[in-house]
Parts: sequence; C-alpha cells; structure tokens
Amino acid sequence: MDTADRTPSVTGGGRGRPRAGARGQTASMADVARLAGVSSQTVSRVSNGYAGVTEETRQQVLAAMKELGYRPNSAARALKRGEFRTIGVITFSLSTTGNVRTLEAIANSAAHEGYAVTLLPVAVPTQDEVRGAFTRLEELAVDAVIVIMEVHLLDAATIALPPHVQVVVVDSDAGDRYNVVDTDQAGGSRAAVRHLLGLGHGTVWHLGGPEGSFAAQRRADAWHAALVEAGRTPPPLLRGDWSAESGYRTGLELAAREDCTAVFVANDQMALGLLRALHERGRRVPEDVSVIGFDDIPEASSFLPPLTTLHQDFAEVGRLCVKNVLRKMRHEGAERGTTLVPTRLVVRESTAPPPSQA
Amino acid sequence: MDTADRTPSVTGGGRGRPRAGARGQTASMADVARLAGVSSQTVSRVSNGYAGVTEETRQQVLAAMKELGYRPNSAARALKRGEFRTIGVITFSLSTTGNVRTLEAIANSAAHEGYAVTLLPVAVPTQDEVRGAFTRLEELAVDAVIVIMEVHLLDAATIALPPHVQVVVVDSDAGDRYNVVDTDQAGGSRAAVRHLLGLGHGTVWHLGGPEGSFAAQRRADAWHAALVEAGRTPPPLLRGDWSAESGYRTGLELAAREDCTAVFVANDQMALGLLRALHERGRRVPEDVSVIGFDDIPEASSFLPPLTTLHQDFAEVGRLCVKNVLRKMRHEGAERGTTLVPTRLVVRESTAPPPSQA
DNA sequence: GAGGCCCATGTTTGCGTAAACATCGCGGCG
DNA sequence: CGCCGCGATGTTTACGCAAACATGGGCCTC
Repeated sequence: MDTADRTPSVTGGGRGRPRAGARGQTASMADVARLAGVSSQTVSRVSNGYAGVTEETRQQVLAAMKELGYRPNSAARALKRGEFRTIGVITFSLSTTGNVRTLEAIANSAAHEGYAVTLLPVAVPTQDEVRGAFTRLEELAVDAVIVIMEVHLLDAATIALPPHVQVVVVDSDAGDRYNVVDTDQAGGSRAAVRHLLGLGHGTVWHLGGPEGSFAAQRRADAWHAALVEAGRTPPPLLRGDWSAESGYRTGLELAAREDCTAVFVANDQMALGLLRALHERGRRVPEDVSVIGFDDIPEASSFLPPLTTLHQDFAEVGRLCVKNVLRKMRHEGAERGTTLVPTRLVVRESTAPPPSQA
Repeated sequence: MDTADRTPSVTGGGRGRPRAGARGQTASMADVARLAGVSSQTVSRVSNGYAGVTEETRQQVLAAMKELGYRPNSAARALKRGEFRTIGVITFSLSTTGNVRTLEAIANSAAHEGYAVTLLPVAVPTQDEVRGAFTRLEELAVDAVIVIMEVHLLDAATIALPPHVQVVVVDSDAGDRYNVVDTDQAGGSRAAVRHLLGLGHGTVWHLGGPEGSFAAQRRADAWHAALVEAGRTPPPLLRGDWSAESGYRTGLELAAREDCTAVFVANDQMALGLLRALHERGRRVPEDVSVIGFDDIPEASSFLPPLTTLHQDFAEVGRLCVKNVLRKMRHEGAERGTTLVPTRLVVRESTAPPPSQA
C-alpha cells in the first residue's frame, strides 16, 4: 500500500514531469517499471541481460519497453558505471589514405567491440593545436585515445591527459613510451629495394615523404640500409610532401638523369605524379625507369602503367589499435612496445629489368 | 553541526571512496569545493563561467581545480543537462573521397561549435546494417545525426530513432522528408556537358555511378537533360561503380567507338581508369577524346593528362550540415528542404575540341 | 515437519552536476 | 534609522541508472 500511495504523486504521469534539458520525452526505467508492474531494478536487470529474471516477467518488461519506446540513457549509464564505452581518435587531417583507412578500421573494430568512436580532428599539426584537441578530449566522454600522428607533436599535451585514459599511437617511434601499432615500414622498404635490385638495377633512387613524418623517415632509413647492405651506392635522398604534385616536381628533375633507372616512391600519390612527369619527358615506365610505390591505394592498379607497390594492411593496424587499447584499459598488459604489421609486395607493370646498357 | 557531523564520514578523504567503475581517481566538484572552502555550487558556477562570483573566490576555486586536476565529468553533465554536445555521423564506408572530405569538414565545423563527432560506420549498405547502426546510435550519446548516405536505406530504420534526435542528410533526394545538404549535382553536370559542347563536340557520353546512388542518378539525369536541351542525341548511359577499375573496363569498350569524342565521367577515380584504357587503346586524350571528371580530388591535377573536372566544395557541405542540424536542434526552423552547394568547373588538359572530321 | 537456503524481486542509495530555491550581509534610500 | 533590494554564496533536489542490500516465499534436506 505504500507503493500504491506513492505512485500517483511521486512518479505518476499526472505530474507532467518538467524534463529540463532535453526536448523530446524519453521514457525512463521508472516509466517502464510502472507500466510493467515491476520495480525499476527489474527493468535494469532485463535491460542488461542479467540472469535471475523469470521469463514471464522478462516478457512483460520487454513489452512495456517496446510500448514506451524505452532507450537506456547513456549519460546516466556512463555516470553510474564510470565508463563511456567510447574511444577517441585524434588525427591530423583525413587527407592521407593511410589515416582514413586506419580510422575506418578502428571504427569498425570498435563497433564490433561495442565501443563508439569519437573523432578529434586537428586542423594544423602544431603543438598548440594538438594540445587544444587533447583539452577538448579531456572533457569529452572517452575511455581511451588512439593517436594517428607522429607523437612528438603530442608530448607537451600528454601532461594534460587524465591519468586513466589509455593511449595507443600509430605512426611514431615512441614505442618506449607508448604502445605503438604500425605498418612494418622498414620491411616494406627493404622488399621494394630488393625487388628492384633483383630485377637487375644497379641502384635505387628514393622519393621520400616530408621531414616530420616518422613513416617517411623509417622508409628512407630502410631504403638506405638495404642499398648499403647490398653493396650499392645510395643516390641522394629526394623529398616530397606526399602529394601527387610534389611527386610530379621531383619526377621532372629525375627524368633528366639518364642514370636513374629505378625509383622507390614513399607513397602511391607521389608515384602518380612521378609517372606523369616521366611520361611527359618521354621516359617510358617500366622500359626506361621502374617505379614502385607504397600503400597500394585502390587506384594504383589503374595508374599508367598499373603501379607495383607495397600493400599496407590498414584494417589490421586499426584492429590491433583497438585490441591493444582495450587490453590496456582492462590492465591486461601490453603497456608499451611496438607492434608491426607486415606489408605485401604487389607486382604490377611499373617495374621491369633496366634497359640493357650493353 | 549537521554538516560538521556528516563531512568526515560521507565525503571526507579518510574513507577512501570506493569509485566503482572508473580506474583512475578523478576529482569531483565536491573535492574542489572542499579544498577551496566553498560550496560545490560555486565550483559549478566557476566551471560554467557564470557571473556573480567574486574575483577572489573565483581565483581560489580555479587554484583548487588546478591542484586537483579537476575535469568536469561529462556523463554527469550530460545527465543533468539532457544533452551531450555530440553529433553522430553515420556513413557507408570511408572509401569514397566525397564521404571522407565531408566527414572531415563536419568534424571541423562541429569542433568549432563545441560539438564532438561520433562516427558510425556501416559495413554493408543494407537496410539491416543501417538499422543496426541506428540502434547502436540510439543508445549512444548523441543529440543529432548526420547521414552521409542515400536515404532510402534508412527509411525503415528511422522509426527507431528517438523523436528528438534531429537528422540532416547528404546525398539524397529526400528533401521533402529531411533536411538535405548536397552538392549541386545537376548544375555541375550541366556545366560539364556545356563545356564539352562548347568545345564543338557533337554529343557527350556519360559514365555514371552505380544504380543505388542518388548522386549518380542526379548527374546522369542532368547530363541527359542538358543534351536534350541543346538538341543533341544522348548516347546510351554507361554505368560504373565509382572505382577506377570500373572506369577502365568501360574505357575499353568506349575506346572501340570511333564516334565517341567526349566523355563526362561521374567521378575522378573512374576517369582515371578510363584514361588508362584510352591510352592503352591508343586513343589520345584530349586530341581524340575529351574526358571530364567530377569531384576534383587532389590527384586529378596529376593524371595523364591533368583532368578537367568539377570541383566540389565538401568543406561547405560539411559546414552547412552542422549548421543546419544545430539550427534544427535549437528549433530555429529549416526543418526540411534541400540546400545546394555549387560546383566549379576546373579546366585542365583532358578536354579539347574534337578531332576535325572534315 | 522444521530449518535453512536460494531464487526472484523490491528498496535504498549514490554516481557528479546544476537548476531552483534559501540565506546572509551590506549599502542605499525614504 | 530601519527597511528593501540585490549581489554573493550555500542548500536541496533530481537527472536515470545499477550496485548493494533487503525481503519473502517455495523447496530441499534431515
């Protein structure tokens, strides 16, 4: 009778509850409970799939939920449980294939694990901007963060991160301080150089990425090492900014050098530009010059000629990021260290033996 | 005295508060309030920048916040305020340039407005998948949703959406039921056709996108209409799936037709494949065949030859999406209707007058 | 047949915040 | 000189959910 007495005045529909912030009414557990004739705790149990609820009761509750269009309120749930089931992804621009593909893989993996992904774009990759993003992130509802970005930009910002937010990094060499997941840049570059040397080229030129990029650095280093290891003389390192345009500019220079018969380009976009430059200058690919890229973007097979390149398994990178960050959250180890995802050489039509100089 | 009595046992530091869900301690308002010697409400006022707090008190509170590393708990805040300050973006794959660029613009605009963006990837564009995404979304902490996707896939799912969640759609013709923001597909296509006719071509072929796509449909319709309007006979419509590979396949067919001197391709990727096919078959671009694309992806200027195409202003589309959805949330109108963002013709080297057939 | 035990369910409580309301003290004005 | 008003601050309460604890009834065991 206590219940009967309280029902109408405290929680009853008659009151026309105020509902401060939100516009649209949303049924709460209490509403469902009342309709189903059970306690709100029982509704909670059904909602969370706990055992110990009679099938009959469960059906009643489910029916009531359906009738009222009940949706659990995630804010309340997060408040109570102390976790948001959300992963933040902080990245500098979505203009590079790699970042996008990785992000997509992360989002898919996270969804699969029941986590949502909140995106934090950083317009300009300066420390200030990154710090700004992290500041926003702190106030945000995330349990963990994945950083797709060279980590040195993040160092100053890290201080501000709440201590319990776990971080996993892509594209960095900070394996000693963070948990890093990355493509095996070095292995891929070695494979590229060996492929070209194996075709008979005397040496291999390299068009690398921009200075700040860890991936670019790593690819350039491995290229250099592979040549030295094979007893060849590495030509001077050329640099682009990942864009097709920069590949074109470099290609114009390179086309003028008769002694250049093989180029390893640090990504497919630049390779595209390079192909255009070579074509314009009358240097045939692969007859006069062999070109190999990195990434294996979907368009690579439609380049002129179809591009030999190193396939990156972005999906795997994303998957591992999520896996690692969740493991860290659950304190199952893997606090630091680097996980490498292997690449795969895809041979198409842009590489061939060098022109016979006999 | 009641207060004095309760303080040590209820909120005092001595107890070592349990902190159920979360790992890392986070200072709460109460902690800050105690340290600063004020009430938690005053902390709230400082935290939210309300007037009516003495500068002196404010400084004390700020100092206490800093010392404790206080971060407002967004779950509690969301629960109290009834809003999450988060926008959900649901999209089918991030593999097309347009989607990615739009997403990026949305994220930037949202960040600018103080909103976070939660990503909801849909692996396969089936109704079931979309409905699944929406179900996840419902339980998610979002105030509004932007759908980057043909809307008919979403129809069945909409029912499940909580009524107060606003929706804005990209790439759809559902302007009568939703608020739609989109590139002016028709205007762009007309510009493409007119550009080619203006160069002297008798008619223009069209390689369109896949059946399900509204953008593809719209571009094809406008292409057809522009030709009819100019008194030309439209050739049969060809279809690809947006991929360079499909452009290549179509290109092989088209290369065999002597009467084809101009092709309007519905996106740049397919144009890339088409260029390769024409090249392989010895049809020169633009001397023998003119090709015009759509999108103006960054690589388009590095195609062989650099591609004439229609520039889409994705940044503007994203900005408008956010603007509209926020306006809807604030009930400032704009419930329905379509907003079109104009395109811009970028003339490069893939278009020229037709070969003289005299 | 009585005691205990366990299963299904109900009740209480508090997560951190902020709106609403309460209080308190001080200055100005009649 | 007393009262009013207002500005600064404190107190209470509820947001929706779920852990912890409470209850109560049926069944098993000896």
